[in-house]
Amino acid sequence: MGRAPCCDKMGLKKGPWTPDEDQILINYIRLHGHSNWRALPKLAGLLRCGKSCRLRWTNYLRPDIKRGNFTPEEEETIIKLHEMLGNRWSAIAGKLPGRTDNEIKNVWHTHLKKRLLNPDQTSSGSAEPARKRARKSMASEKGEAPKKLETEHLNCMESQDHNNNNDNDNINDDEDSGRPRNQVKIEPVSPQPCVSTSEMSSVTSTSSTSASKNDSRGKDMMGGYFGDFSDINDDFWMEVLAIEDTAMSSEEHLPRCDPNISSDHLMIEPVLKFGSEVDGDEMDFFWHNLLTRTSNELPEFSEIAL
DNA sequence: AATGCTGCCAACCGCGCGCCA
DNA sequence: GTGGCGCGCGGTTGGCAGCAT
Repeated sequence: MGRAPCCDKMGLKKGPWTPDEDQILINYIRLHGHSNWRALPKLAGLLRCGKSCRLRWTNYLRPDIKRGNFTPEEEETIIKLHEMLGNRWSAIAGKLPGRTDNEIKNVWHTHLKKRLLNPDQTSSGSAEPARKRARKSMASEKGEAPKKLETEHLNCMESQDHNNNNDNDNINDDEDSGRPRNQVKIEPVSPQPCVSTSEMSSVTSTSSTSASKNDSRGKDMMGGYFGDFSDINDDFWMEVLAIEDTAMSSEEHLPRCDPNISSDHLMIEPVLKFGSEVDGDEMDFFWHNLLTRTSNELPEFSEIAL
């Protein structure tokens, strides 16, 4: 079987996503879903290959992605599942709603593998190098974000405006290709709500997330899109999602729980009927709820909600 | 203050699988 | 049954941030 090339690479952009691109992708998926990734970039007016769009969406833009430090329970779960499943990251991610395979893979390679090699390091706390942990906690204690992200925030707030009105005519950052990430123009950012890897069908809420993930990065990236979200915790997201959930009926949306995994970082998976199985109205309904709810709590958000 | 080093993570790459004509 | 196509997965890498020297 011949393999079709991933995409026509000519003229397609690579590298970090800009907030503009993110917004275009979000808006498009909001309205049309993502039944065909290959065609999506063209239809949405993105100079990316479908694969890149899919990756960006599943790993970063999905509204149900849970960001932040992994809790000790989550880490234990990953370790156990890895013992059982090996490097089947997507399968592991399926058991940790809100976490993506990519994220889990990264955590495994950066923390957990080392911890297993060096059993002295026990909890998630010690899994992370002291140096880095110190820096994170400092940032969150001070309520400040890393510099780069502050810049992103501003840029994003800017870009948000002109993105709202025309989804498709602001992709002229082609010239950005090849620019080192750090050379500020518009830097990539991402919203930080929570969800599961597979098919965005699950929603997680763990208060542990907010606890461990005062992670300045997560917080700030949210701000990148929507303003300062520091006041929004996971309860907020759960509420939003709960609203969505109640709008849908019964059984198929009942939480799916994995008995093997402790309840506190588990896995309530109200199926959001998102993504490919979602029709435009449901999608809109979700976003409408999300945005309007947010705008109640944060006035800045109302602009977007409209 | 400057430079080097390390850790981390977003994104890319290539392959395998499943679906469909 | 075969081949084309698209998607998803796992491995790898580029480059930034922050710490150490």
